[in-house]
Amino acid sequence: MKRENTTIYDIASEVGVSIATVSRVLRGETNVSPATREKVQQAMDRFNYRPSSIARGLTSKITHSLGIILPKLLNPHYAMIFTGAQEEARKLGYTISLFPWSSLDTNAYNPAAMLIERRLDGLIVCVEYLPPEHDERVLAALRTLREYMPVVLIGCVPPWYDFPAVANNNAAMMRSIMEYLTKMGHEKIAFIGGAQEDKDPLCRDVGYEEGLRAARLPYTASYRIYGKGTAEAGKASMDEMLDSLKQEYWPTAIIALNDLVAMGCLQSAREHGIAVPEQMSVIGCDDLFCAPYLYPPLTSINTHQQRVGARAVQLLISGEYKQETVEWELMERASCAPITKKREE
Amino acid sequence: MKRENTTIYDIASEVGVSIATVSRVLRGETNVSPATREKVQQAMDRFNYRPSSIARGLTSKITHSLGIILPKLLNPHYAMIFTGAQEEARKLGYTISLFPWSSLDTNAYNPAAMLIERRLDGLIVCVEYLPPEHDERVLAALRTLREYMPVVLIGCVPPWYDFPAVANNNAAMMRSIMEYLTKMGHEKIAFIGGAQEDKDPLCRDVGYEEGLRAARLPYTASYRIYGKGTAEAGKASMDEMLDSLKQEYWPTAIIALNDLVAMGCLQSAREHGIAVPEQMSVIGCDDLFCAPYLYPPLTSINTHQQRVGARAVQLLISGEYKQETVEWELMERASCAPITKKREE
DNA sequence: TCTTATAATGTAAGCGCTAACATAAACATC
DNA sequence: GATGTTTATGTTAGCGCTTACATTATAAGA
Repeated sequence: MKRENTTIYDIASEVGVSIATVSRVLRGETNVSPATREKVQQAMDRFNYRPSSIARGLTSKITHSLGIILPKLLNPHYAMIFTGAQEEARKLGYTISLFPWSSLDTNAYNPAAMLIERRLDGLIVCVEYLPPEHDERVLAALRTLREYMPVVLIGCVPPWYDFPAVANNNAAMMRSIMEYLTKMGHEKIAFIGGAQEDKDPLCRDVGYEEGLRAARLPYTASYRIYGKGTAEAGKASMDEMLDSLKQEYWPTAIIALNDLVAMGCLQSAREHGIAVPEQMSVIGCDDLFCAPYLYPPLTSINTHQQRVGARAVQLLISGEYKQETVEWELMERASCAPITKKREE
Repeated sequence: MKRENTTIYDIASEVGVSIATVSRVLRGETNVSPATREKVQQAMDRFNYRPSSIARGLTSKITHSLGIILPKLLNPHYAMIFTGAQEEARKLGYTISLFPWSSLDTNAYNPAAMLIERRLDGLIVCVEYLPPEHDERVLAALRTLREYMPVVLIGCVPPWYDFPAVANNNAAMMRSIMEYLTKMGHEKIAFIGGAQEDKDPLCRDVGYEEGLRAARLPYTASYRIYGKGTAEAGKASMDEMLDSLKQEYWPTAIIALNDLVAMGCLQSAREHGIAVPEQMSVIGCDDLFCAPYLYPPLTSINTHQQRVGARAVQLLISGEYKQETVEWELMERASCAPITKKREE
């Protein structure tokens, strides 16, 4: 193992040129005579020469490596973001590595030692579902990190964060779903959301409320539930809502924060003997791979998270300062139906 | 942005010692007087000094970065492996980055240029579900890579691969599932498997056949299906099997290669009007997060993929040469039931 | 007190590249 | 043919560390 790596010197002495010339063909500079270039190229091939990205990074200050901070990859939502980012990074010749949330949430003057030591060329941070109490500390950590490397944010980015960012327009998305449901005749529509109250004006619950207003429907506190954004939490929230409400007040449609929550809702509905979509429509968000295989197949919104990840990488590398939005797509499946069906029964 | 990074020289001149001494406290060497160590430490804190892992890597030849090659992260099975590996790597002070399968499957003398240029300290390669025709080329690529860095394999590793490895004992796992099902009275048990025929003696289908023999059940070719290991493929395989068989020959139990396939089977059963588990039991493998939320909740095997990933990292870093196995756990849920139920109807 | 082992620190040579600068060769220009 | 330009190549000083080796200060042994 670990054969002695050939260096730029080996190539240079083999061809009989200086290392600068070898470096020039390595970097694709134009001011090298075709003949020399060819000879160097061939020697490189012959020796199976691979320049050390470490050494290149040390001198050029460009490491061609990026970082991404995500809550957890086990949630397919984040796996999609990561995949999108990874593929784009690779295309552009970059390597990307994952850092956990804890990298940000550190004490005092030690934010993300590892992050800084790596001399990354850029960092993507997903700030979705930020617990409000952490908000300030996280923002401070982000500002510190920015002194060392460009930072692009993704997810549910509050507008007062002065960072380039790419996200879905969650509010608009939710408004359009509300329209979808109200057009189907639904009037009792519940929203089973994420952790935070209303600190974040970009979040999905805002669109829910706007949709309510647009349809001239009353806001009903017991239809707006907060949870943890997981399947377990979704089920618990739904259980609690159903159990605390008389059956006649049960909503006829549920908007789940994401597909995970929707899975929990479906389960809860099943256990309460509620037929979906006949008695109750359920709509999720993110369009996870399993959505079509749930029972009933879950109507969901494809939020193109891979594109979010890819775009973030592009912004990072191009250095543009933008706050961008990625489009979404409604995936109609069997879990939503017009209200009329219900009346027939 | 990009404040000028403080270097070992800054610290040295601040404290009034040589850079060697600073380097010594950086590396935690013991032969430094407590007084000097303290002074250096404080200067480092004061300057918020972070050593450049790039420079350290260049001299020490240890980059503290690993690579992992996985088919695709969107499949939660691989996301679990990655997560396990990532967390373990981080604990040990390593960074890990993902490389796509295409890194291996390259032409001639250019296997994974990026992989080698990065001067990784080690590489994990997941060789699961290897299409047989690629087998040789992949093995060759692995052997080449091994000249540059330690390699540990995970997944379904053929025994003739002379690499350290960690995997599930798929054959034993399947045998035990077969026992589980036969004890429930099932005799017509189908296996909906992965892509390859029988090239790999460790794979799950081997256990299936052994289980058949152990229970003195006949081998029925039409019960052993090959597919692509995805939900779509699972559904297609199952559809095909059911449609080609008279109803009386329909299996009473299905073993799916993984939960993805099982999801497809569940769907297919539903469309064929088969009640699960009353008329047909279905068992998956991998225990994905969505398994409990399928209908019916899917009985599956938790194969502890995170542990697989973590163990692989440990082997890589410790340098041990071992071929290890990770235990599994049956997660009983509602999709499997004794055959007796069926007769009652 | 003088050696000799030991602990603490310093010196300097790389690691494998990049990049600024210097030089040499080739070509125009008048 | 002398001079200025352009093009191709060489020289060299880092980048920010580690590490072998040298040196000095300190303690121990005779």
